[in-house]
Amino acid sequence: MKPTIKDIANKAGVSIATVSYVINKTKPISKETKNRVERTIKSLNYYPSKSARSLVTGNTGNIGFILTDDHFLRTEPFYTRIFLGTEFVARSEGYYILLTSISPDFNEKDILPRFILNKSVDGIIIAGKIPHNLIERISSYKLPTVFVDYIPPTNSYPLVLIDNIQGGLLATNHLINLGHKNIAFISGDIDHPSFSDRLNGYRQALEYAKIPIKNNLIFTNTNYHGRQAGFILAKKIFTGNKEVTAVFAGNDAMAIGVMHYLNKKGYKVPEDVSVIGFDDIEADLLLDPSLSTIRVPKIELGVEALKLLVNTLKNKKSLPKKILVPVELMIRESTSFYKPK
Amino acid sequence: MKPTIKDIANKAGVSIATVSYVINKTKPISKETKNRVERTIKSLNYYPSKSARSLVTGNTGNIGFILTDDHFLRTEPFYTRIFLGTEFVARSEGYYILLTSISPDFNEKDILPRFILNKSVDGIIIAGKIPHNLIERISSYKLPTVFVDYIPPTNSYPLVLIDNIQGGLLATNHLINLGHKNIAFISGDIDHPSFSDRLNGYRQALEYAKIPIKNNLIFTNTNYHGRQAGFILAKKIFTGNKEVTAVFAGNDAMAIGVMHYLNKKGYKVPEDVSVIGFDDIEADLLLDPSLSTIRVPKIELGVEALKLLVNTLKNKKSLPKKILVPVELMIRESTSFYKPK
DNA sequence: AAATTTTAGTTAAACGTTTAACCATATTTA
DNA sequence: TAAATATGGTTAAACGTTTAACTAAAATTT
Repeated sequence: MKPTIKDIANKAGVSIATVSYVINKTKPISKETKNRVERTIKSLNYYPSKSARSLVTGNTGNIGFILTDDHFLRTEPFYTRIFLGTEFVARSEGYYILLTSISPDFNEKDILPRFILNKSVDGIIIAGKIPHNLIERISSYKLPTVFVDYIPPTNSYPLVLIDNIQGGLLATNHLINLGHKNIAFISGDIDHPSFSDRLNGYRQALEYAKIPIKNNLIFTNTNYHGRQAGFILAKKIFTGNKEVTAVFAGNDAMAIGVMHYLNKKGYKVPEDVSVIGFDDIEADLLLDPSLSTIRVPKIELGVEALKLLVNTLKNKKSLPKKILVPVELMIRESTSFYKPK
Repeated sequence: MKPTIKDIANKAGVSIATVSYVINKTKPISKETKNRVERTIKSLNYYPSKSARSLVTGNTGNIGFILTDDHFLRTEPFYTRIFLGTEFVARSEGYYILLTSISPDFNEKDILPRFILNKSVDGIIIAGKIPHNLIERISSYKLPTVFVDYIPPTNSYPLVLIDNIQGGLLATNHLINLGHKNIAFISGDIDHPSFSDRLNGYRQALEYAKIPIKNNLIFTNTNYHGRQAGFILAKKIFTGNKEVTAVFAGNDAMAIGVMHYLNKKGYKVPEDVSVIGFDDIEADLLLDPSLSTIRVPKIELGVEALKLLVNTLKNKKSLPKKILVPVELMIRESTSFYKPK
């Protein structure tokens, strides 16, 4: 049978309180008894019961991770990698992550995640966009919460975000440095802060390089942001404007759509047109040519989020903080020097 | 403050035992009091404390999920999708999954996953290959365990496996039906049961179709099984043998390597050569042409594993069982009719 | 009608910790 | 030297459940 604190106390000839104090280092204990207790703990292979501990302290040692079903099921491992990041830190900090996904159209009648209702988490990570009413209902439980890759309407939460502006700048600068002047930008719904920030980066880079910004090279009028949308927008670009030699797509999926279009129409990438994406969905090695892109350090996002949360948990309070995780330019095969025709 | 069972008992005018019996339906209670109790539970928004419950019952309501670091970090969402599958069932069955990854060269001195040591799981899912010594050490804890996508050395465990032979058959039959006769097979280390089973399927299909099996069309002499290995083996195939019009690759990554080679050498896929893979890594839509393959239902694997485990947990015992999850032929763009040159 | 069984409920112990309150003994301070 | 403080430990209550053992009343059997 699994040994309890009582077994340790008996064998070591002390009270269970003493054992507890030794384990938690929460009261001074003489070196002698401390050693004795520690030895018997080792010898009996004793580990404290988590439930008993939780019951009395009120802490669970668990952290909840919430995201929507569609993000949960996404093929590209974006949110799963954020999850991995949290998992790593959680493990080293002695926490477990309880993951749950919820419907993107979570409504008043839906039931809250179980781990909130029966208080089996000490804090919450929310990854990606989730319904407002859920945020409100969760907030009434007063659990420390950190948002990753999403800015909630109530801006009093700690946030961990991608530096999208910087990413837009890096991507555009890369193309400019290669000699391109007619650079198209495409993205999905521009109301999404990720896309608008990436576009801002694009604008800043052009301004800085003193290249005029042409609005007819900016395509953001779609609600979709997948491969197909990229394909369609590429068609618009290249039927309307013969000058474009480079495309900066708001994400990799769209960039791939652009490449498919170009391939179909006989354009060579990167010889005729350079293409750069955003995200680094890590499928790049499957592509031929491989895709230059802005790498978003997904695991890092998770790591930072969990660090922030654990910090709050241990210090009992911490100011709302915003962490901007830097991105990185990945130069691969889909971008190259501008060659005049 | 969070209400306790005592609050419910007081407000409903019964003993706490009665409340417990109502909640757990573990003793007959009159309809009248049952209703009263249930109403006050609702009205106070009461949920039983998990720790208190665990402490007395000895059950945790958690299930451990173990895989190796390399599988955990793999870009293609293979094991993460298995995890998702377990998560879905777990949630609906009232369990939480505690995930942990371990080093692929876990040794005697390494410490076991925390959730095993402090008994915070009721059962374990092991996904993919893990070190033998870990299996042995875990087994001493007598926790119900289910293996997914891996056959452990001690074959007394419930297993959930992919039907690889069937997959090999389906893939090869597909090519045969398209009129191909010179079909190459490539894979990584043939000692891995997945690959050898897929090869067996290949053999069976050819035999059945009365097509002679040529050993010089079978390439399994590599320890690697990635895109690069596919590329290299393709080179071997197409420099040595001009008759080959179709390739069955043991996994998608290798199939993609083959396609890259063919593309580079000016062969057209599928016009000149048909290529089929195995796994369905779901990145297929990024490929042009998209890859025909054998779809492995990853989520399903997780679902079945967890169902098996929960079953064992609830019935306290269940015979070691082996579940073979069927695969599915996905016909996409990389395979087409054989055309004589 | 008496004896037995069933039903519906209560009481109290137990699960394995943490921690406030207490108590010696040894050490320091005045 | 007496009083105050520090050190190292113990005792016992508390956390919120489940459940075995018990009881009283109602229903059934003989």
